Amino acid sequence: MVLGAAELIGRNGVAATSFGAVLEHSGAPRGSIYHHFPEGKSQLVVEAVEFAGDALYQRLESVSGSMVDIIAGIGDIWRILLVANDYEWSCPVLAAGTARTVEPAAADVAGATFVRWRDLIARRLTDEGIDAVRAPALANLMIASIEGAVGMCRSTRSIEPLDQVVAELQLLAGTLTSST
Amino acid sequence: MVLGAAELIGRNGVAATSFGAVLEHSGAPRGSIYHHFPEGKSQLVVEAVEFAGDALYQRLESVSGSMVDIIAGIGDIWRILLVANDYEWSCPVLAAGTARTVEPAAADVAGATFVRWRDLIARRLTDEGIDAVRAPALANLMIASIEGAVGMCRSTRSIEPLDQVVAELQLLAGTLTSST
DNA sequence: GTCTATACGAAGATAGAC
DNA sequence: GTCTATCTTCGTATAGAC
Repeated sequence: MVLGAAELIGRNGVAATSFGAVLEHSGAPRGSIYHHFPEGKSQLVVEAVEFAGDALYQRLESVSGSMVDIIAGIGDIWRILLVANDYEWSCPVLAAGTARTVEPAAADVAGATFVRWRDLIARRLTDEGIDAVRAPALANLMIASIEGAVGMCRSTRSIEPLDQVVAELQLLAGTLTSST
Repeated sequence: MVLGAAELIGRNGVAATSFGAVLEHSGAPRGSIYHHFPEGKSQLVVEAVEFAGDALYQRLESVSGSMVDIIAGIGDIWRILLVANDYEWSCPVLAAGTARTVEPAAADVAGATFVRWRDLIARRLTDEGIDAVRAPALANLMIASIEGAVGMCRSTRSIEPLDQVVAELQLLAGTLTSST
C-alpha cells in the first residue's frame, strides 16, 4: 500500500492523491486504514516518500564505474521510471518536497532524502578521484539537473531533456578527468 | 486574478489550488468567475501558466553578457522568487508540467514554455560564440538544473542547492570559453 | 457583471458492529 | 482487523435575482 501511494504521488502529486485512490490501486481493505495509519494521510505520505527515497537510494548504491558511468547509471534509473510510466510519472520525492504547504512533514523527509542522495553520489565521485571539496556540488548538480529534466520530459512528453542533460553532464565529466 | 492563481499554483500546486482560494487571494468578486472563465478551473490554470511563462520569458530576455553572466542572471531570477517567498515557492510552470493527470492542457502549455525558454537561452549562447549545435543542450541543462535546484531548495529550506548549481554551471562555462 | 443560494460530488476522518 | 455507515468540510459548478 505504501508502494502504491508512492506511485500515485509521483503520478498525480501529493494533493491529488486521495486515500481512496490508494486503497483501490493497492487493493488493500478499506476498513483498516486508520488502524494502520493512525495519523491519516500525512503518515501515509511520509512513509511513501521514505519508501521511495530508500528504494532509489538502493538503486543509486548499485551504480559504479567512472564518473561518466555514474552519470549514465543515475540517468538510467530515472529514465526507466519515466518511460515505463509513459511519461505520466514524476519523482515522488521531488513532488513531496515541493508540496510543503500541503504536507510539511513529508517535505522534510524529501529534503533529507536529497541530502542522503547527494552525499552518496559525492562519495562515489571522490572514490573516482574527484576533488572532495567539489564533489558535493557536482553531485548536487547531477540530482538537480536530472530531477528538473524529468519534469521537463513529462511536460513535453519527450525523453530529449533528460538525454541532453545526461550527455552534457558526461561532457563535463570529460573535462574534469582530462584536466587531472 | 490570473497573477494570483500563478502565485498559488507555485505555492500549493495545481490540485491544491482551489477556485475559492484564488478569489480570496486576489480579492476578485465571487459571482463572476464563470463569466470570465467559462471553462472553469482548467482555463484559469492554463492562463495562469501562460502568464507566468510569459513573465519569466520577459525576465530571461533582459539577461545579457557573457555565458557566466547569463547563468548568474537566470539563477538570480529564480533565487529572488524563492527567497522572496521564504522558500514557500516552486515554479508554476514546472508545477503545471508535472500535473498532467490533473490538468493536461496546462501541462502542454508548460511544455511549450520550456521549449521557448530553451530556445531563447540557446540563442543568447550562440551570440556569445557557443557552438550552435550544442547551445540548445546547454540551455536545456541550465533550465533543468535550476528548476530542479529550486525544488531541492524548497525541500531543504536552503539556498545551497541553487547556489551550487549556478557555481558549477559557471565553472562549466569557463571550460567552454577557454577552450575556444 | 456581480450577487446569493444551492446542487452535487469527493475526500478526510470517526463510530460502532462483526 | 475489517466492514459499513455516517459526519463534516471543501470544491466545482449552476441557477436565477439584481
